[in-house]
Amino acid sequence: MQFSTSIEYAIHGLVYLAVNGAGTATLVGDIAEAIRVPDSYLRKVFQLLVRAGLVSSQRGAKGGFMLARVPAQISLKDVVEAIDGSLPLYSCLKARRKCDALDLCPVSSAFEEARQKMAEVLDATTLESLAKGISKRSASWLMVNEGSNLEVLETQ
Amino acid sequence: MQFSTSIEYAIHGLVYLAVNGAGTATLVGDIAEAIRVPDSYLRKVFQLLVRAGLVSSQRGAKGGFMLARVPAQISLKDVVEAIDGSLPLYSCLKARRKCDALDLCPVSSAFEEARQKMAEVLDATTLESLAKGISKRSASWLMVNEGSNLEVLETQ
DNA sequence: GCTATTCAGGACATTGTTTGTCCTGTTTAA
DNA sequence: TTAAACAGGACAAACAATGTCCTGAATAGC
Repeated sequence: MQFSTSIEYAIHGLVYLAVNGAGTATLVGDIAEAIRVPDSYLRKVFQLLVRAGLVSSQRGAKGGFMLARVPAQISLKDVVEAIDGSLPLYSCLKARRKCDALDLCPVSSAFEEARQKMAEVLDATTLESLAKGISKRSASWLMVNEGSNLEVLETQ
Repeated sequence: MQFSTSIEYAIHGLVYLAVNGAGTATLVGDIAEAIRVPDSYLRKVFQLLVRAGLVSSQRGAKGGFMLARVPAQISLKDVVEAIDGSLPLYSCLKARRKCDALDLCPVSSAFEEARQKMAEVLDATTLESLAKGISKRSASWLMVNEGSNLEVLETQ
């Protein structure tokens, strides 16, 4: 039970935008190159982020992607739900047995409570806090550009 | 991001044992028929439960499976870990970028905290509480046998 | 208006994982 | 000794995730 690589790509792309993309639209190709993921696939991932309202896109020349909100208002929960949708953690989908319990089912209730606790934690972590938490030492995966605002965000 | 059907099968099988299997070894074929899942696959699932120490097995004539502990001491967390192992919820496995952050990574930290919160909830739910929470109305999927001890456990 | 650029979206291919089956071996009660 | 039952490996099938490609639509600049 792991989160998908699509979610990994989305988080890296969004943190990249939070750190490097202030104000201007950024090409998906540039993001993909920076975070080193296949760009035709990252395009798909960003389409989901646009539909979820986390990112806005502009087509045509001078187009690209930019955050639709300030980094402090985009949480990991938002990202996960944008990619995965918000499915229940557990349900007897494959069951061939008849189950008339549904929302009374104590198993589902337990997993639903677990899902909510997890969601609370992920909702408390925003792109802003992530960007601030990235020290120069650990920022290599971001392939941070010269002139990025990482130093402004830097806390350590 | 959903738990697997293997976990679903394991939970159903274990609840069945908690309700119907007191004392004696139960054939995997009987369990599979009762909870209506393929028995050659359920056998694999139960092998994992044995290895994790949740269930004990006895080979040969009069053999079968039985709970290795009382239902109050088997939690959903135990079941999930028996089947899935205890992997992190998130890690940059597919990343081609170098990441020297590892345990300093703020993304991993957030997901790790989320995993722990989820684990707490699942650890608080035991086979005993599940069996008690199953009303006659919602017990159809268990295909409860005549003479089971469901009435003893019944609370509603 | 024309053109180059860039995202949108669908179709498709590839890969990997999960689910499911089967066969042989080992253990055990009678 | 035999029949019953789990252990475990090999394999097949189904499904989901990942990745690629192509056509269409929007847009800025000329």
